[in-house]
Amino acid sequence: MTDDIRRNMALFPIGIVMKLTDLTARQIRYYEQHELIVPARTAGNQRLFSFNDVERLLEIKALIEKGVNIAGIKQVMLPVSRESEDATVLNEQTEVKRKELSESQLHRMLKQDLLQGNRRGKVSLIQGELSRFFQR
DNA sequence: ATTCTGACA
DNA sequence: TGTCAGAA
Repeated sequence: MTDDIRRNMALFPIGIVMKLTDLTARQIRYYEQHELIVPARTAGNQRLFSFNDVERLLEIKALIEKGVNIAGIKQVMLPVSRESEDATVLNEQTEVKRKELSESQLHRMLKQDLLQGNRRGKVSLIQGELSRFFQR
């Protein structure tokens, strides 16, 4: 279950998630208000999202584009598990390092997640979506 | 420079 | 949902 820990680690701030999902901060926060996602928080109250959070956001995005509203999405998507809720929050020290997560590092993680994901049923970060980050 | 919450011409 | 203000 080591991989689950990796997927639930709170890693990226909302800015990166915006680029990853093509959703606005407004939308991301709105979905959180409706408990579709429960990102972790830093000591400074900043949201930190995990791979699982990003995946859920992509699923939500797909449904929205299909014309499903929040109420409908709530019925279709299973509520976030407790394990995901208390997502491994980074301690102060790890958090400091996380501050300088470079683009290349991010891409490495995404690529790794894409591979490990397809290597099992879960299909990690919806194929077409994030593929645009490595198209070259 | 980034992100957070609350509010609404 | 966009966008702006005022505060971390």
